[in-house]
Amino acid sequence: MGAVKGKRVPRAVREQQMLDAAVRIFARRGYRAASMDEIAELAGVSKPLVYLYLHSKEELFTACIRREAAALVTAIRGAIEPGAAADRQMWEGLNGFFAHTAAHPDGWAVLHVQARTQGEPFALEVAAMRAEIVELVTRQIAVATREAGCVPEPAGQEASALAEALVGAAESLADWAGAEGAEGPSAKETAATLMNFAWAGLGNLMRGRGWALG
Amino acid sequence: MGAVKGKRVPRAVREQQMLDAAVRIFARRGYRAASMDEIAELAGVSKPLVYLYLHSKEELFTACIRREAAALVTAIRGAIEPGAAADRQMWEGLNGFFAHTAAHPDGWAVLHVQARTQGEPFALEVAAMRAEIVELVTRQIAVATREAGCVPEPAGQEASALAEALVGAAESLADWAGAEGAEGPSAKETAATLMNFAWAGLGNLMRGRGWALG
Amino acid sequence: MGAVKGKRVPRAVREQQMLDAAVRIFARRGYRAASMDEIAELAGVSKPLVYLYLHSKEELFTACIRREAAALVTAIRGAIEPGAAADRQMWEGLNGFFAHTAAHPDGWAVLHVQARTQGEPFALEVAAMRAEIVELVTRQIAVATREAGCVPEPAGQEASALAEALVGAAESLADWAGAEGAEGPSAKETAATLMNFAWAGLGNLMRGRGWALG
Amino acid sequence: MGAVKGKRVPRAVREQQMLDAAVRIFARRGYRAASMDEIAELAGVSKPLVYLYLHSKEELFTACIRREAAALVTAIRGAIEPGAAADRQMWEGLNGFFAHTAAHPDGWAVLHVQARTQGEPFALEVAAMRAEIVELVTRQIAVATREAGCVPEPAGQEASALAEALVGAAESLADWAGAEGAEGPSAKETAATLMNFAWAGLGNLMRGRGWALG
DNA sequence: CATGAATGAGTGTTCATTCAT
DNA sequence: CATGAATGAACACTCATTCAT
Repeated sequence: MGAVKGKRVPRAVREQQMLDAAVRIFARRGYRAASMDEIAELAGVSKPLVYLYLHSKEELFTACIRREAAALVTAIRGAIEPGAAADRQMWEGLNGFFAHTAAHPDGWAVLHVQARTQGEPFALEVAAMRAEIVELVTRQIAVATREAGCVPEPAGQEASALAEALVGAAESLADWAGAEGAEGPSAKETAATLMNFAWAGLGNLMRGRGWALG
Repeated sequence: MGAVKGKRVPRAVREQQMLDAAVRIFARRGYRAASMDEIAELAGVSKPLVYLYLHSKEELFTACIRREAAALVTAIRGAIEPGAAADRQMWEGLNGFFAHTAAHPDGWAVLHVQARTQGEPFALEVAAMRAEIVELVTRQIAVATREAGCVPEPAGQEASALAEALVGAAESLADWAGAEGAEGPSAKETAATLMNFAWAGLGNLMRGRGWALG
Repeated sequence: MGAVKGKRVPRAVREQQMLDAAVRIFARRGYRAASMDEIAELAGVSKPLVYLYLHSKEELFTACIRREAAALVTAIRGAIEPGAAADRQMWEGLNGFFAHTAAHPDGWAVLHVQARTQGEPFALEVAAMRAEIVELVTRQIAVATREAGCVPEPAGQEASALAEALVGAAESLADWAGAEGAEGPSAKETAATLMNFAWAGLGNLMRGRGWALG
Repeated sequence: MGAVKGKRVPRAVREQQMLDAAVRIFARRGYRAASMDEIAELAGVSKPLVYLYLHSKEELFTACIRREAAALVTAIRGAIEPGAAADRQMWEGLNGFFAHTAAHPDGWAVLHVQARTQGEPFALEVAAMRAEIVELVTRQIAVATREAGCVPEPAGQEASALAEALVGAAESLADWAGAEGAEGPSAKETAATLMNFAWAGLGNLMRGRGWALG
């Protein structure tokens, strides 16, 4: 797959090839069903080399999770223009998120689908990344309400719950957008849908109004 | 697990005991990591009997998915009062959903966490159930907008997207509510949170207003 | 090798067949070089069955050591006539020892050659058996000196050292007798040689006389 | 291990460093469990260099056995004063043996414990050395009996058997002395114990008296 | 029906060994 | 010489599955 077999290649490069292959196999088969043989073959190397560099299936999976998590967070942060207005920043972040997950569906599957189902050590790895994103969103919401001059400012707990719901919704939408066969909605469309949705909830939050059992 | 060993028990009952055990093990270990030995032991029967009734691990897992999916859909439908107003029905449905997932965390884990990660055949099984629920919600949204006298009525696609987002958000919230250690939010609280959130989005949809890139 | 392959055989019997095979392979190849595949094949069963009954290579080896140790101790004790004179008992014990090691060279190799070289857990197992035999011999020496009216009786430490040397010499002679290609000395001859040798040392011990740097 | 990394070092020296490391690792881990990686690392050289000089694990082990065997024989021969009386020579030889094994426990372990358990080729290597020592002792015994004016001289077979037993006892005592945790008996004490023991047997041999089934 | 006996096919992992640079 | 890159072959161990009793 790309690399010509047998070529001498520096370790750093080979490691990335192995991680590429591993992410793809783990995403498609799941952690348990993925076989080191298949990963090695797809990476174009022998199995012992995979063990020499990545030490074990567990460490290999962890390395995949870490790499993909870092890439996703970097993509989101990189999409946000620091000086912009809060709503603009939220839109940019969502856009970056959906663009990245759409461009790297296997990485997203490893993070959101596979890692969370394979026991604490892996799930915690993803939970750490998720917590980082939720915190980022929480801060944006706080800024947004302040900018909008909301009085009194919503409690931190409310902003946190809203952020949690927003991230959850984004995750589900990423799955949804990625699952389509031929041509799913573009990242921008998906981001717009969610932004539309979220902004209203945010507005209600600010105005303290919501749906009530009529 | 309940059944006294050695007792003659009708097939239908035995099968349910096996499915109970299987759901529990599959939920906790995942499909691949679950062992037929452990399931048979937990069910209090011999392994060959499991094979006699359920034929294979794959069919056993499929049977678990079908049973839990049916139970969930039944719970949701059963919670909805047919004659009520659309918003009331949505609230009841959400409430039923969160109450059921909270009461049957293993079943929910099998459906939402395990089945989706183990390849097409299982994922499709769940997708079918999910499609049924999304369709149900889509219809409720359509009715709600009509009842509210919204002119022009939103296109089907918009209602569908909204339903999809709502279901996705509900799924994420069910995970979130279930993951809490000591005492997560009650089903009613969770349902209220989401209803609050969704109703606003629905309102915007009806008024054709949303957030726009300023 | 004896058992017809494929036959249903009760567990206890199969376990002995497996231990027979394992003792043979471990004796010839050593612990590390022995392969479970080879053992299973020689036992006429599949590898999983070996694991089902004996759990792991380590436990299998331990089981071999225990069985052979117990057999050896039983052989020695069984050869000794309880009421006889001390020297007679010593002769009988030696005779039993050499007869058993000659009749079961693989078992002896497992105990004396292989088990002691494969790390503490195994070596300790053998050390326990050896301690039992040394203690038995020590008691016999004490009785022998008493019967001979030796005054003053030798200290326990001296009897213990003599027993240790005697056992060591016996072990070496067992190796020697067993190593011969065609026709080594008979157990009786070997026992006589050592008895001859030991009795003199014992005599010196009793008389307090020994060789001294002239 | 001593050598500063990177220094150009003549082949003969490097080989000795490798053998030092190999003896240590083989003694502690056994032949199969020892890894070439660990040996190379302990020797402070790269693995290919080990292969360049020693060709294979098997040859490396053989080289260890030969070096340690030669050292032991040299130590024994060097301890014996050629012109001395036979009993004196025996005492010196034993003393040299116990002193050497105590000073080089790893070398002794390789010879007596590891080499004998790893199949014919290695065991034969040790057997050759052992035969040399047994022959040396046999000659000393013959001389001793002649010096003592024993008539008739014992048959060669008897002297040979006595030598064999003496060597076996010495080997066992070397293990025993080496196995002690804190402070085992000194080489001289050990040699004295065995000499004491042996001299008596020798005396009996000369006088044709022994223990007989009463 | 229930069960103990049994296995084919595969898994993750290791290691001695080679070769281009 | 020294080293990082690379692998063929094997090994311990597991599991879903079957069948005779």
